[in-house]
Amino acid sequence: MPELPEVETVRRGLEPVMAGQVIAHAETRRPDLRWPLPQRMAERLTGQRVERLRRRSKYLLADLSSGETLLVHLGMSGRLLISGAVIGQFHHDLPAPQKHDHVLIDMAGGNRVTFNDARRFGAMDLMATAGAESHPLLAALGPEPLGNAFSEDYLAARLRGRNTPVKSALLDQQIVAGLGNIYVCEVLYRAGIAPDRRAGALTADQASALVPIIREVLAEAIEAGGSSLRDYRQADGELGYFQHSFRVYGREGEPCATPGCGGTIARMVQSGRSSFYCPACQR
DNA sequence: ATGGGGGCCTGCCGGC
DNA sequence: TGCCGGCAGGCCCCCA
Repeated sequence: MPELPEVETVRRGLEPVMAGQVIAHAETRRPDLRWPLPQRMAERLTGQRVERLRRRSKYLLADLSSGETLLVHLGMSGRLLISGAVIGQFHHDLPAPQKHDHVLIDMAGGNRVTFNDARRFGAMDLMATAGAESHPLLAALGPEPLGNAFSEDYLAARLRGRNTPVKSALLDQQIVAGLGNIYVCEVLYRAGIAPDRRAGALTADQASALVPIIREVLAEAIEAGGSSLRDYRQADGELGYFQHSFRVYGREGEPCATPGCGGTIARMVQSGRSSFYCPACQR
């Protein structure tokens, strides 16, 4: 569910609560999410200081004083919630765990971070911080879309010769890491490229043009997430989800927002996923 | 190697 | 009110 901007927003919201703070107590309430939780996870977290909170693609990485790194993936329905004493104005009791609250992390300062995931497509793992990038879930990831390695030449080269639809190519985490169904729809809309165009059929200029558009769409979403965090300071709650208006995603049947276009947003299914697009201005 | 489809889970929503 | 199908923003794995 959460794509790169949502995960980055979660990271920023978690930072003041976790970074530099000691985990006083951790608890797992079931043995597995998508996969089994790592052995003795609660014990390996308890007593450790969180040295740094990082993000790689849609993964959160918490480096611990033990030399291990906690990896968290939210899957489709995973949520992180903060409750406790420091965030917000008032001290109050920790709430009773709710349905699908699978992992509880209590910080020494009194805050609790709760991992809730109804569908359990999420994942957690622990690994040595040294060499964490070669973890099986991270090793094959492509470049960060907001990083320098994601260049116009790079993307054009990766799309060249590919027969797969450009939609599938941009969802391929080995080509670029962090885009999901929503932001790919938004990117292709702004680029004026139909989701079912073959990736290899784009001109070099079209492929190159995707890079700044991807950066722009993600940066705007992260900015919107930052705004939501400022509001979030008011109360306990869920991190990373924010009101964000999409131009095509979920807008089937609505008029195209492009001035003078006059088209109607349509939906097609590609590889079992919905693609929203404007048949008039995306070619 | 590449591309497509199935499967993992639960919840929600609309239609009958 | 209840049941059922369809849908959901991810990712691994298998197969042709």
